Amino acid sequence: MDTKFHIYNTLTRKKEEFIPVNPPNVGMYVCGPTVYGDGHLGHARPAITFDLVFRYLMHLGYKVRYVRNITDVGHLENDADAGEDKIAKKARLEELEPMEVAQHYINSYHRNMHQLNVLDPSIEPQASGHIIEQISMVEDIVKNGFAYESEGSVYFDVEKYNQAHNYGILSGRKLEDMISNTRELDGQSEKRNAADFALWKKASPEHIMRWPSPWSDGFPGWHMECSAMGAKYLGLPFDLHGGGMDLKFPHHESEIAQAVAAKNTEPVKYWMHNNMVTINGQKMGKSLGNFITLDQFFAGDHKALEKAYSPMTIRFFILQAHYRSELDFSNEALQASEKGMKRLLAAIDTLKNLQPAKTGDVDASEIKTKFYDAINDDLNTPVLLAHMYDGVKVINNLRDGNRKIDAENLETLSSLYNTFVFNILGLRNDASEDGNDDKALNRLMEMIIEIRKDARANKDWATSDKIRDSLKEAGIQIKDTKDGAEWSKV
RNA sequence: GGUGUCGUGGCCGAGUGGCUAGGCAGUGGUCUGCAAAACCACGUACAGCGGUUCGAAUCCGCUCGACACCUCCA
Repeated sequence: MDTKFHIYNTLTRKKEEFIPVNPPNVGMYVCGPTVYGDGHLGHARPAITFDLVFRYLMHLGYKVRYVRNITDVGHLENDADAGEDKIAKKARLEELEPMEVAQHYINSYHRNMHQLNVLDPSIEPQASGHIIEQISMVEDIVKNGFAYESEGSVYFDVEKYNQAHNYGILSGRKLEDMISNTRELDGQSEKRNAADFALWKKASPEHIMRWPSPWSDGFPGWHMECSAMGAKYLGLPFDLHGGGMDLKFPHHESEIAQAVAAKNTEPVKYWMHNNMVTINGQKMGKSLGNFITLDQFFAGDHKALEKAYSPMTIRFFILQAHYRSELDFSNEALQASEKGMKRLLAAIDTLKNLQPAKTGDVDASEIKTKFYDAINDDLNTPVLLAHMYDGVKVINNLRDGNRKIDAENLETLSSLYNTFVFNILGLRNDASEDGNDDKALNRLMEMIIEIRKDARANKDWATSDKIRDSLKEAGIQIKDTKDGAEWSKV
């Protein structure tokens, strides 16, 4: 491989070669879910995108510590009210402990992630378990003069910070514009400036999630947890911070400001942001009636869905677009992906059964170079898949005897496809896993195919077709190749 | 209004200053008892209008439109 791994750094707005701060160790932090609702596509995209980053960095030989947090304190419902957060609200409405609400959705998030074949992170810290660290970091910021206390709450002094540093370095915003564009909101009298954000918030009497602090019984501001937990588990500066583009401002911008204000260091070397997901060209929202959870996708249980889509179809579909492009879900597009993925996976099965020739005309190292060039170019999975499909043609031609391959190239090609498809892209061949490994079923199918073969030899097409049609109803497809019949689960 | 990202063939989706990815769908063909699968062949698309250039879909400007964030919802 002669190309180096390059990623697009939001901070510099260009592609940069990835060079870790302390090789061979890599620290990466990704904003995880706020656990107060079922998992949906908006959760799947960043999870899969950064799962790919995680997998590829490990493939390159790095020792990766991947931290993905769980936000179980909840973001403020809005800036104007006294500060009830989303989880507390849900808990109050359902008469549950906030931690019951959080645990319920943590469990369902984990289940969805495993279905999507997303690897577990190395550490999955919860905000509620790191209140002490967050308070300590707020104290540092206060001590350094970039925050002030007001009515039991603590606010980050954005204007003062901006005089010494640059608030807007990540998002490209200018403080003057932000101030001039801010409308008047109620309950902001505690802040000196509308752009200031809460580091610690005093809890109103009805707020059930609260912790003691030097300032008040309350809860941490919504950017604090990532700053505190990233610093604790990865040290500053660490290599990679990821998340959705919607988090760029104000969340990530404020994380940078907090780290600089508290520790006087830029916290992160490379910032990566995945783009958003739309459904039929519209953004997904509960109010728009196109809000589809992952469970609904997997079960086909939503009026907008023509059928169920397997977790692997969703994963493959997400990988078919570049992570920085907007991605639009539609039944048509999903079904196209499903078929395409099946063809790719079928070719890998074919690859297993290929026999090498003494000499051949297939150069596997050429294909290998193309694969690595694509993924090294800011994880260009659509181009990678395009090259994979070129290889699928080669594989099918080998099977049909139109081309020959020698043993060495066959070995290279085979390990290349298995590595990329299963280890790096993280796809799973559901059909062969729960189907072809079943010994009893295999024996049974051998027998049925033998019977059908006899029928065909006798030109008993009625029996032959009956077997084929019945099996199809049972979810098994027969393909008559010139080397005999093959079967697979549909 | 501000900031950012975009507008590519029927659908999805890469990419590049001249050699015109890929998937799905479609058409014709090969194979087959039929079917499926597979293979072969076929589509000169790049929002609009100007400009730069020998040459632009790719660079610049303007116009129109979309999406995200700043404000809800995730």
